[in-house]
Amino acid sequence: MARNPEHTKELIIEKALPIFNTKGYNAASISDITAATGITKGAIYGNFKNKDEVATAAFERGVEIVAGALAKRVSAEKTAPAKLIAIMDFYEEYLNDPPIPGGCPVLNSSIEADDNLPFLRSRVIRSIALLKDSVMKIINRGIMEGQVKRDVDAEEFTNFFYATIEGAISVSRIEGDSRSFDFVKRFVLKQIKDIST
Amino acid sequence: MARNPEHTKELIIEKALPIFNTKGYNAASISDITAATGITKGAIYGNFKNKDEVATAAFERGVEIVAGALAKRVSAEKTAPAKLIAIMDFYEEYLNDPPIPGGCPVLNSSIEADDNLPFLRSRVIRSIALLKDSVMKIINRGIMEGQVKRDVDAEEFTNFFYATIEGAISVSRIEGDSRSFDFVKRFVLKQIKDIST
DNA sequence: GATTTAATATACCAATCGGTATTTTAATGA
DNA sequence: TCATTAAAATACCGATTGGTATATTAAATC
Repeated sequence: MARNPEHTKELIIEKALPIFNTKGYNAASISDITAATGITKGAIYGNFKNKDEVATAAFERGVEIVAGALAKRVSAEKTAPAKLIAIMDFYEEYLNDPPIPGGCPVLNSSIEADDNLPFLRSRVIRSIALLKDSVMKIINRGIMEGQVKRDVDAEEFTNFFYATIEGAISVSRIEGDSRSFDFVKRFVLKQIKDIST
Repeated sequence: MARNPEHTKELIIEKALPIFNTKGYNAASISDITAATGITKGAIYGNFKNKDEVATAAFERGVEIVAGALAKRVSAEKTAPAKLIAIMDFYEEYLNDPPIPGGCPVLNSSIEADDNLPFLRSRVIRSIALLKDSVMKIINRGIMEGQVKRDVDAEEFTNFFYATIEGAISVSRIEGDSRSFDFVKRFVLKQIKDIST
């Protein structure tokens, strides 16, 4: 044996993530990763079958980071409305101080993977389902616990909530200004209040 | 002189648009365009300085098509609420039967251009501003004409409206299913009703 | 119809791509 | 300490990239 393959694998994922997230799958090259890691091509292909697998690992890591940070913020709140507001706050901070350079990996990969990159597409779909599901659970529990109005359509609100956040991030990111996101946030907060008891 | 350069230019833009829109700037190659047009590299570089200029022309054409079709639908309606509903209908049809393969060029280019492709970024920003402005004008006129409540924040609603549509398109496209968009549409229609007098 | 000239086609360029085969290096076990 | 073995470094591969220089072709002018 030699060196530590787990450590190198970790290093590759860690450095590849911001590269894929900013440049996208196609524009990001293996040599970008060797440059960022200080590691050679041999080390990469010794630990990953091909570029797709590196991209996949990077994407999953990105989702882990986002979902993890999000879960932490959500679980810190008790009521459903407070949890939803926490999600909005999270993404607002995400925009101003991104934990992963390049924006939201789910959104980014979504655009690039929809028509091409089927290996990524399925993972993006799964991640979105996961995120939506957690929002829906918040709302449904909120209904059960009497914090959210009983006549609220959880699936409808969840889809609005998620789509709006993704859209607002994309707009604010291209504009390079959080103004648009702030407007959207204000609107969404009103909606949260509106479904609250 | 020889042949018709305007016609070739048109052919290039026409064929390059769906290629850039589906594959993205980086994955789309000049040889993709020569294959699609039946034209050679010489003809492309005789009519465009470089790949960036082809991509720029294709993007602007994409915006023209979308904005044009949208304007037609909007102008067919008289009241502000009806115009906003027409926009939702337009994008729903856009999803099921896209006039430009690959989804919304503004959204797609937005994701790819934000960190890279500064030459595209400025154009994307301008296009978004244009689209938002037309929505805001609809709302403001609706207020003046008494179809929209006077206390509605036009800028806030516009930003919500635009971000939500973009987000819903991206989600539904990656899912390959209009279900999510339909949920969002239902929610947005309620909001339109809500701001109407 | 020959000449001119602009438009397109062809041939070619260095650079880079993802990927592989081979060599070197480092840690382990005897 | 030396052989073993696995990991990482190096060298190389064909294919493709955007772009250019040159050759060809077709239309307009005379």
